[in-house]
Amino acid sequence: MADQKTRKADIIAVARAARVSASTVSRNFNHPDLVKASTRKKIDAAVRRLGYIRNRAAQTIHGIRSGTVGLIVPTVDQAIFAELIESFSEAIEEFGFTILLASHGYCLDREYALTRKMLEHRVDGIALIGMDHSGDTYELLAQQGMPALLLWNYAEDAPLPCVGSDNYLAGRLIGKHVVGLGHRSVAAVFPPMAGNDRASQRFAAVADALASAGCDIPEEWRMETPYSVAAAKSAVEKLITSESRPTAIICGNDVLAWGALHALVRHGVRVPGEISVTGIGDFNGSGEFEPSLTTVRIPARAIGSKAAKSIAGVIISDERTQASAHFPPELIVRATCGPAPDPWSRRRQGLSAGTDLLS
Amino acid sequence: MADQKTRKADIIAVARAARVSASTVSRNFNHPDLVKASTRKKIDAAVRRLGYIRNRAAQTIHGIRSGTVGLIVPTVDQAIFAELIESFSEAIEEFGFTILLASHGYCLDREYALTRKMLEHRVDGIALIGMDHSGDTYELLAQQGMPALLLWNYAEDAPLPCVGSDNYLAGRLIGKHVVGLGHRSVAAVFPPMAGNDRASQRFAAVADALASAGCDIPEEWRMETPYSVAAAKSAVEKLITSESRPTAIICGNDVLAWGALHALVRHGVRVPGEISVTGIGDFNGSGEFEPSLTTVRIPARAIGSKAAKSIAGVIISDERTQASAHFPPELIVRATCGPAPDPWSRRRQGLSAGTDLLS
DNA sequence: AATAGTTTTGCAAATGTTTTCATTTTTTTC
DNA sequence: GAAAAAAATGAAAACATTTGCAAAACTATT
Repeated sequence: MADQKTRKADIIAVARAARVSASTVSRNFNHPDLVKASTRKKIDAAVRRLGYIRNRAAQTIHGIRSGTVGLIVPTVDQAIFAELIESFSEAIEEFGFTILLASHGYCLDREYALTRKMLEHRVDGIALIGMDHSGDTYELLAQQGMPALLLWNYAEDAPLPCVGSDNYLAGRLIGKHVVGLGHRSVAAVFPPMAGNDRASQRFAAVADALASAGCDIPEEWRMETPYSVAAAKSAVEKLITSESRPTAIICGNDVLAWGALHALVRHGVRVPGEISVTGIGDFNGSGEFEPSLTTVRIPARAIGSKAAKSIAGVIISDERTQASAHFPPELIVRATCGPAPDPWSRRRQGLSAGTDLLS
Repeated sequence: MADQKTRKADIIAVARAARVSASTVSRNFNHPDLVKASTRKKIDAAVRRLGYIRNRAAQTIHGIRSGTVGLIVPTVDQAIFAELIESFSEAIEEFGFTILLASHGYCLDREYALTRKMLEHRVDGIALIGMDHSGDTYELLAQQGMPALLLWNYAEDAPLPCVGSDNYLAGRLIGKHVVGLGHRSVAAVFPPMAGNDRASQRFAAVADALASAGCDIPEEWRMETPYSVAAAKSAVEKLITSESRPTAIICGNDVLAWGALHALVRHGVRVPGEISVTGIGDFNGSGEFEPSLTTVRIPARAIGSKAAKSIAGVIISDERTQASAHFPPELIVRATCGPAPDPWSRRRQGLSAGTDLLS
């Protein structure tokens, strides 16, 4: 077996085997048109025979790009990020880059550490999720002159170029829709907002939309639950078995909405007859739910793939002007959110009409 | 600003700034106990002042580990792989490794190319999903002496160490359960089996379990659908609006089962009264579904984290004996799968009793 | 204060490539 | 068939580190 000699197959071993110099072997890889056809053959044969594999680390220290892009996410384990990662990865691969992936679990200090690590690995660019990052992280990126991109969120005044959706807008879209259907007793089920600017912007927008209709979300109807169907379901079960019920439940994202829907089905509450439900995200499957979920679409795939193109562009063409891109969220009206039941019929059902009548 | 000089901050610049030699700076990072406290201070200060970041590429060419592990998956965009990736990433990070991630979209040739690329990047180890890989890939890994691991699946006779569940067993578990409840008219909704050994093993097992009860899945009840709620839903809608109906639908995974469930709800079919449904995987949310899904649990998180530990162990301690680990699948009986309705009552409902009566 | 022992440090070689420049080989042109 | 031009190749420096070895600087011991 040639395998034995293989252990150290470097470019010099190949050169020796092909009876040429290392330079020629190198050229054969990087500028094949500069080497004679017959030599090319010899070299290719030697490469195959020795099982030689180029060492990108050795290239990288010449200032040649490493061919990697760092992607730092809060967590992979979320329907929506998975879609984002997939499309980003697919698109960035077309440019020959490979992803260096890390997740920080919503901890900004860990995010900083991970960013540093990516820098040590000499990634050619870095993408972060959202705009909420520690000052140190921003500083580090700037100081190292690293092409960087904020993914998923969009804001005009972002400290770095960003590709994503305006989450405040998304929240407003759904808030106005709910209000427009006459709902005044509204509950909110949201993921923890700490270190999660998406969630907090959405919530703020929903609250604002309600406020402009003269109502607000009472404290006991603001549920902050972990990101999971199970958590949302039990939160909503608690909600609807209590004294007074809202006429609508606005969820911070579709997964939580699924949980809410299951809770309502379980307790025989008609949706949207008695209670309406909305999500945000339009995840895979939300349209097929029975009843299908009214939500706001945030085009994860489009964002991921545009972001990849954008950052690859900066890396490859060295242009310093990286443009942001906004993918506006879009209201998707489906079946889970209908007009608020009029207080009359609600009273007949023996239900409280909600705080709006009391205040 | 020091930023200007920073552009090229290498170890020599730091050495100069701290008035020591490059060797000392290097030692300061790698064997801090070998350098005098006062010198350490000077160096640390210089490092901070210049914003120096170590270059792992330069270390790597000394045979020092790159600190990266390749993870090659068919797709990220699947509830279950996301969970796997997350736990793998979390666990491997504890050992100081970073993940180099790539997805091949169920194309084994692309998988080979990606493996090569990882090798170029000098990853310290590689994990692949499943056991279905091209011969070239296996050969490459062996020839390069790369620590490698098969993730997700388990088989005694695997060509590489593996950490995962026996998917045939998973299929048999659910098949026997369904048969045990008296079902003889069974449909199957599975993802495409090409290049997906998990799916095909599960299907084979289900078919075998049915066969051992003397029945089989008729051609027109074998639905192969893309991996999505939408596809499964429409497949099942077609299924139940046709002439004869099965009494149970066995789905290749939970996502497809969700789709099936939605289809049945939509058409007012009682689950499990009229038709039972099962999944495989026990994804997040399956237990909260209404009715809650009977399925087979495959412990993604446990697998991911064990795999990470296993491969990190091989890399770090250079032991050549990497043990496989089996996480047996576990039947989770919930609410979607009940006893088969007896033909009598079914006939009263004006439904076909299914092929079992005809054959 | 001299010696031996210990702790720190620096020098230089090594790592696996790429690239510039010079040299050699081949081809073209007259 | 010689000169000129073009194409192909090789030698050596460069890239950012680490490390073995030897020299230098301290400490402890007498």
